[in-house]
Amino acid sequence: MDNIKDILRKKIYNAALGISDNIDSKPEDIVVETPPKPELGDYAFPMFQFAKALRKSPVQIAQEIAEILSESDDNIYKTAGPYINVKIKREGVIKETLGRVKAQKERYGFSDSRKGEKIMLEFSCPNTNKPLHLGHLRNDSLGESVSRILKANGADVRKVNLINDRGIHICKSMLAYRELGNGTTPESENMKSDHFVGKYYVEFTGLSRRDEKADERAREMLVKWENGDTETIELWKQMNKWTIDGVNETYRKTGVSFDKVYYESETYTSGKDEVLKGIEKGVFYRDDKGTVWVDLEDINLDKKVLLRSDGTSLYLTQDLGTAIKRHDDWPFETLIYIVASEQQYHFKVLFEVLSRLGYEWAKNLYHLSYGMVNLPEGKMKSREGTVVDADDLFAELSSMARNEIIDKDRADFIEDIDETSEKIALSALNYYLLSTNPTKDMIFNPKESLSFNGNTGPYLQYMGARIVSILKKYGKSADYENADTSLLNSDDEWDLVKMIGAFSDTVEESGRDYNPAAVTSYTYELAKRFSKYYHDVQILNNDNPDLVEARVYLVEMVLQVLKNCFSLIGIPFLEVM
RNA sequence: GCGUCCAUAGCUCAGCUGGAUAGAGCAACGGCCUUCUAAGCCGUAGGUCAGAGGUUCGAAUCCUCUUGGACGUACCA
Repeated sequence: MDNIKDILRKKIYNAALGISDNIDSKPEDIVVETPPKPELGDYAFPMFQFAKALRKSPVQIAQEIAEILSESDDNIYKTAGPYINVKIKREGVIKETLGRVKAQKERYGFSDSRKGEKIMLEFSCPNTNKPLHLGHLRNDSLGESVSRILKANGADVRKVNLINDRGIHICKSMLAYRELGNGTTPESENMKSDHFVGKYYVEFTGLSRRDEKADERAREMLVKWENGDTETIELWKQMNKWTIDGVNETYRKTGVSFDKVYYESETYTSGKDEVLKGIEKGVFYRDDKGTVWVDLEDINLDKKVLLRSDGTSLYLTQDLGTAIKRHDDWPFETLIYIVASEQQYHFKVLFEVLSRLGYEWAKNLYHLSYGMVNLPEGKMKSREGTVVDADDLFAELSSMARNEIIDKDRADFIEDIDETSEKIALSALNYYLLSTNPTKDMIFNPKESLSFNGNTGPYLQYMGARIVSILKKYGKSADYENADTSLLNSDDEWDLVKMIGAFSDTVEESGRDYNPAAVTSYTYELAKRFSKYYHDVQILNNDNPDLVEARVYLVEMVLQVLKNCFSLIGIPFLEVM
């Protein structure tokens, strides 16, 4: 499935071979770019890379190759110094490109370049003592999007979650509820159940300030939990259910789902056996207090504890066990952990330890580390109450979207205003979170994300809705077979077709880098070009019905590509907004 | 101290494995709604790509150093 760029690469490569067979590079290594001014051509090929092999100046090479290609080809090859600028004979390319979108529909731009590759992604990983916050939203957004992008590259993808449902922090909310809850429930208080639990986690802070024994009681509770004390387990089950029900509700609203959910309470002991095996293998050692260590000082990672002197396990031990269990459950080639950058050190250690234990697949573990989400005022701190709650933010976005709909007098056109508002909110959120490179810390400006103007998710949805509106007015599909695409001879139309043709490159690049930002940029660019086209050209109002037919065809295909983009970056498609 | 990451327009961010004059959005200023949704379109202004070296025909991009910032360096997760 060669696109124009690949075809041109091969042509230039063959022409270079015609000059000399001394070339060791491959056609796909040839650099393609866009000329700085559109009138120069559609694609540009710098000839510097051949200079050494051909022992000629790039300027001379450009001239020779352009000459060779001009003789045998419809495209126009012109040189500008060391560059060959190619002006494509548009007609055939337009017909072929639109035809391909038509044929492949919702698969257009997707490939099988990673066919058969089993990739597991872990993301989200909430605690059961409080609801999700803005950091989780970035995590979930990335997890969903990267999963879809990898699928679009043909991979077999499995999304997994790990619920942190045990530990001292869980006991704190349990204790506060037991002592201050008075038997209230989310229902009796009319609160979303995870927020209800979160309230008691916050109240624990006050409790421990008033009562210095509170921390001790929380620790006692953890011991009881570990010993299977019935009453404690019952309370734990109840509060976990509340939190998980609430979190699932948030997942549902934000379009997040998993193929498999792991619970830390079920896996937290699972690494212990591995550690004991590791001692036998000499990978780990036990000190005189009984603590088990791994020494990674040779690679500058210090010494780490794997089992406490009392025999209990740690975060690292658990993750060790969980990784092995996962590989047993579903033998992946690659496991991607989508976890905040603050845990880079942890994952380096984890991967190294698994590798030393002799697991072949350890070399394919990958920590997709993403930066902190901060507010314009500074860091989010739970103690200072500056954490942005996921549900609150989403509700605020939805309400803003709703107001926008009403202000613009669009309410009468929309069937379900609540549903539409939420879909607009989701696109604003996902687009905002995904358009920044994951490795970077980012500043989330709630006000700006709510504006819906400019380079945003709602803008993209708006373009989609306008296309639908045109197509509805036209009343029927284009006659794909007979449409005369040669009538699409304006530069705006050509720009759209070129853009459509480049989509598969974006999907592949984005998958290779685990970075949805490539797709968000592409989508915006495509929408913007359509917007200009829409503004400049009356698509349906033209004396020539054949031209209208061809344009409708083009616009339908632009819509298809937009939809395909949307599906990769969590933007709900709206017929009307 | 050591490790990892980051630094591009007033603000928030793009910039593909190095390639021609560094791009968007917001904010500012100026145009455009009897015509397919103005959540829009067009234009003006705004940059020593933190700084200094180096590699290269060519560096925002790769390497080194410096400065500034974030995170980590727990028998927490």
